[in-house]
This record gives sequence, structure tokens and C-alpha cells, in this order.
Amino acid sequence: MVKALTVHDIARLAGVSAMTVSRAINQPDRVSVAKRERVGEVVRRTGFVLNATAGSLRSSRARMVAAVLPTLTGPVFQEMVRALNQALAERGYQLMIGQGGYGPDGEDELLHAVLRRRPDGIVLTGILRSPNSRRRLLSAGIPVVETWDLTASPLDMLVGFSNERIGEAVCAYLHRKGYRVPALLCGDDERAQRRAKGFKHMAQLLGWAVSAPVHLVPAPTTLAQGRAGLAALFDAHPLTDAVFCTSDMLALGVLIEAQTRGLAVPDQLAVVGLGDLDFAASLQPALTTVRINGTRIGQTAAQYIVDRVEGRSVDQPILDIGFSLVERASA
Amino acid sequence: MVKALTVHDIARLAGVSAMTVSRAINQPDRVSVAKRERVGEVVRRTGFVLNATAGSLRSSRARMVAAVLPTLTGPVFQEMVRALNQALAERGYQLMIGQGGYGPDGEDELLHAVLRRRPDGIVLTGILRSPNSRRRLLSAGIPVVETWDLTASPLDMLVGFSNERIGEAVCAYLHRKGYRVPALLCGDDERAQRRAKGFKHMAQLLGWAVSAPVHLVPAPTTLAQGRAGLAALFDAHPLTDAVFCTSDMLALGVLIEAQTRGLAVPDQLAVVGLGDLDFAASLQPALTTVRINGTRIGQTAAQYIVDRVEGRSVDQPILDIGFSLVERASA
DNA sequence: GTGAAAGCGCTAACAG
DNA sequence: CTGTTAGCGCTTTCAC
Repeated sequence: MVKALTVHDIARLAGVSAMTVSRAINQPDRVSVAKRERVGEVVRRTGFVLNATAGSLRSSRARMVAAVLPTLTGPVFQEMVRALNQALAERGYQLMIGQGGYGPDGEDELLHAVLRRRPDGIVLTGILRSPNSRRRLLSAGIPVVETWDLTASPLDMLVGFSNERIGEAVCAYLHRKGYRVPALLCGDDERAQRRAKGFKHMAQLLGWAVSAPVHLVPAPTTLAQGRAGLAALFDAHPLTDAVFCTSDMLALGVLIEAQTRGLAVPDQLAVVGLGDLDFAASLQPALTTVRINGTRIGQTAAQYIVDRVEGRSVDQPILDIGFSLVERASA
Repeated sequence: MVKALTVHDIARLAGVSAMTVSRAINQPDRVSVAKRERVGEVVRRTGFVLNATAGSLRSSRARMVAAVLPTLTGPVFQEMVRALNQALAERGYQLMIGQGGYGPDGEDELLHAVLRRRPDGIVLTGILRSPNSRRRLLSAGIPVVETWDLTASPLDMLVGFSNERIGEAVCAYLHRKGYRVPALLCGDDERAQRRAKGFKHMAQLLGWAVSAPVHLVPAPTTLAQGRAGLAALFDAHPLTDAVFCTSDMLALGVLIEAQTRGLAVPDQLAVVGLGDLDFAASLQPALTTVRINGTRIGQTAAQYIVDRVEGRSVDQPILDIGFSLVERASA
């Protein structure tokens, strides 16, 4: 392995200046056809790849956006991440994923590591409670999109939906369908608990169950927790006839446990999930669940950030994309 | 938003040189306690974060490792990615995930985008068929770890296992258990097909089924494909009594479809998956599957790359970590 | 359309 | 232990 090639090497080989090499690669239109082709030929022959580190430093543009995800990432954010990745790639930006795993002071350390790279923008997914992190982020002065929730006071831009209203909608739906003894199986993260709150709120409004029991499980939620959770709920509340699970994985566990116990779904027990993961429609019975349009979140977040970075203004920097209740057989 | 702070600003505020600021942050031991604390105080007050782009350029060390994953990533690599992320973070490196989404010439474009960032090392997960990409990677002269497979001629280092031997082991297991009409439900990626090949090879050795039918489905595999796949297999081969699925998601679909059809698992139909995803043990019946130690792959890959980068030699740069057949109720 | 000069912010290398 | 100098490789800026 010899020293890596630089624009100067390519320039020498092509008989042009370094600047022309740079332009031939980044803005081919601004270079004469002859030189463009000569440079292209040398680049191809040598396998030269521009050093984006140097370019970023000089132009203060990383052409890179960071997404910061909770320490423990499951399949939930996959759709959003995929859309984000794709939408950014199409615009010539790369996605960098920051994913926790940084020890006890995780949140601060993670954000610090991300900021060191000077991304052009940051997409947050429901973390950042530390005031320290908030301050650092604000003083970095880069575009930020918060997602997956509606905050009273967003840091900057936001593409989300109301977790409370999801809880309310599911509650109203189950009530309308005639179920009478609801319960909740709920991850212990903030957003899941917001959904539970909405559910209970609506239950009160409807004059329904005064207090639906809530079984909390540690995130990330798993199928096993769904099974155990239903078991626990039934031990304490044998008359339960409807369960709202704050993730599809939990709901799958509930379906399996119900089946094992000989509980007929949806006749004896209604099950509602959240996420509409790709398996939800194919379960037996098919899972009624709440769909979040992760693709739209990802695409919109990408657009917002790129618009900002490239100096265009963002029309509606606080966007509620809502959700939809997908009625299937399980409830 | 004002201009971002630099080491010089901090230096001025702390009454020291820029170099001392750099050292106080990166190698605190080499700075007197007094100055270290003075710098620390200013850093805290201002929220200063070192610009890693500039540092990387100067030191030709990105403190960053890239992982390149197939265009369509499911839950399969999650365990590995998590371990990789964590192991790298502990050693002061960041993980950058490259994930496709780059249009038709995906592979080349993705690798190109990754190489532009000049990572200290690259972890590959079974892509890179293009000779173009191989050449570029080799000429970049950075440590590379291939994973999730054993290649005849690795580019550099390798942490994997034999997909053929997995197929063989599953085949032998099903044969030993007394099943007689095997079939395969197989993703259309290279590694899955390698497993199918191993399966068929072993079937021949055992003088067993001359040609087990193979149903191919496009990756990434889903539960729905598992259901449809089993249906298709039974239409064509009604006597099938054992199915090896090249992913747990497929296997879950097969379990559900079997149940819907009133086929008793494992009595009438054996089902074996691959991956030992977190739900496998909690299914009903619990899924017999092949476990790949993703954590070990991730940790080892991180270690190999960091050792190389930091000038230590890697003892066993080609490592077969094997796999294990987890016997549960479904087969 | 092309090139020369300068400098992005940091740290290697050296001197003290 | 601390500071000075120089330069990583690119692109901005300006001149032609």
C-alpha cells in the first residue's frame, strides 16, 4: 500500500491543474469536454477517490447527515432509516447513524461523537433529555429535525405525530367495537407511555373503564415480553377482553400466548399493535395495528435538512403526519 | 448562529496555546493539572466540540470504521452491528453504516461513498461482487474484514462461518430425526443459496432425498413469503415433512401457515430456521434454528481492525466462528 | 474555461 | 510540560 493519491497526482497525470481535477469531478459542466475526459480517464485508471474529509474541512460542508437513534434499536425505525438513507443519497448526502453503546453517560457521549463529525444536519428520534445535550446541539447551529413525536417546544424542526392521540384512537376503536375490559402492554420508553396516557384519557372521556391496567416492559420490546405480559395481565385481571400493545412485537407475543391459552382472537380477546411491521398483515389472525408512515418521516426529514443546508426555506417546519389505524382481524 | 469555535478561540480564552488545548482534550495526561483544568473549564462553559474532520485530515486517522451492509437490511445483522458499534465505541472509534439505496449501480456507488470518508477500516457483509469495487478497496490499502461467510480468497481478514456446512448440518439433523421428504425455502441471496447447496450435498451423501425441492424468495425474506412459500411447496410436493428456511422470519411464516392448514409441527412437519432471532425461542412451538454468534462476529471484526490500525498484528486473520444448531420443539 | 494562491481547523514534529 | 511551525488535501476566491 503506497500513499493514497491526491488531486495533485491526478492533475499531474492528466496534465491539468488540481483545481481542474476537482471541478471535473464535482462540477463537470464547468470544465471543457477535452479536459473532463482526460481527467476521467486518469481517475478510472488509478481508482482515485476524492478525500471527502479534506473537502468538508475546506468547504464546511460534510454532505452528511446524522441520525441519532435510541440506545436499543429494533425494527421500529427501520422504515424511517431506510427512507432517510435513500432520500439523502439521492440528494448527494450520506447518512451517518449514531446508535448508542457509549456507556453510562450514553446520550451525551453519543451526541458529542456525532457533533465532532460536523454533520450538515441531525435527525433525532426521541432522546435528548439531557439539558447539556440540548445546549450543545443548539449552539452547534445546525439544522435539527426531531421525529416520532410532537413536542411542545421543538429544538428546531419536527416531523412527527401525537402519541397521545394514538392511544385515544385505539381506545375509542376498542370501545366502539364493544370490548369492555381493556388493558395495556406498554414499553417503558417515553413515547409508549404517552400512548398509554392518551388511552386512559379517552377511556375517561367515554365514561369507560376507569383505570385500564398497564403492564410495563423494558424497551426494546420483544415477543417473549408479549407472552409474559399477557400472562401477567390475565393473572391479575382475568376478565380482560382487549389489549393494546405499544409495539407489533409485543402484539405478536400476545397473539401466541392467547392461542396457547385457547383464547379466541378477536372473539374473546382483541389485540391491537403498533408499527404495522411487515409481518402484521400476514399473521393469523391478521393484526390490527397503528401504522406510522416511517417512509414519509424519513423523506420529509431529509428534505427539510437539505433545504436548510442549501439555503432554501422550509415551509412548514413543524409537521404532524398523523397515523392510521389499520383494521384487520385481531380486533 | 455565529461561527463555530476553534481550538484557537479556546486557547485564547484559557490563556494557553492551541496545541495545549488539543492535548488537554486528547491526551490529558500530557498536560499539567493547572492548564488541563483551565482548558476544561472553558470547554465546558463554551460547549466547544473538537472538529474531527480537521483532526482526521491532519493525522490521517478518522477514528471511524465503516460497515457495508446489503441493500436491504433486515433484523439479521442487527446483533452483529450492535456488537460492532459497541466494541468500536469502547475503543474510541465510531461506526459508520453504509446501507445501499444508491440506485442501480448500488454496490459501486456505496463503496465509493464510503471510501470518500477515508474510514480506518471496513467491515463487509457479503456483497462486493463487482471487480471494480474489489480493486478500489484493495488499492485503498485499509484493513478490511469480510464477515458472514467463508471465502476461498478473502480480500484481507475474515470472520465468518461456512454456509455450506450449515446446510449440511441441518440436513443431517432432519435425517436423523426421521423425516423423509425435505424441502427448502431459501432467500435469493448468495449465502442462502450456499446453505441450500450444502443441504443437497449432504442429502446425497446420506443417500437420502435425491433432490429436495427449493423454493426461492427474494431477499429480504418476510413472514408473508414464508406463508406463501409453504403453500407453494405443498401444492407441488404434498408429502413434504420437513422444511429448512434460510431465515427465522420465513420459518415463522411457515409455522403460521402450517397452523392455518392444520399441519401439526413437529409431528407432520418439521421446521428449521436460521438466525435465532430473539423471537425464535418464544414461538409456539419454539423454533429449532441455527444460531450465528453475531456478537462474536462484531466484536472480533472490531478488534481486528483496531489492532491493525494501531499497529498490532492480528494473530488469526481468518477466523471460522462456526454456528450451532439450537434444538427446540419445531423439529 | 483555467489556474495560482490561500486557508479550512487541527495535530505531527520539533525545539525549548 | 509547552509552544511554534508547518501542512494534511481539498475547494474558495480571485485573476486571467
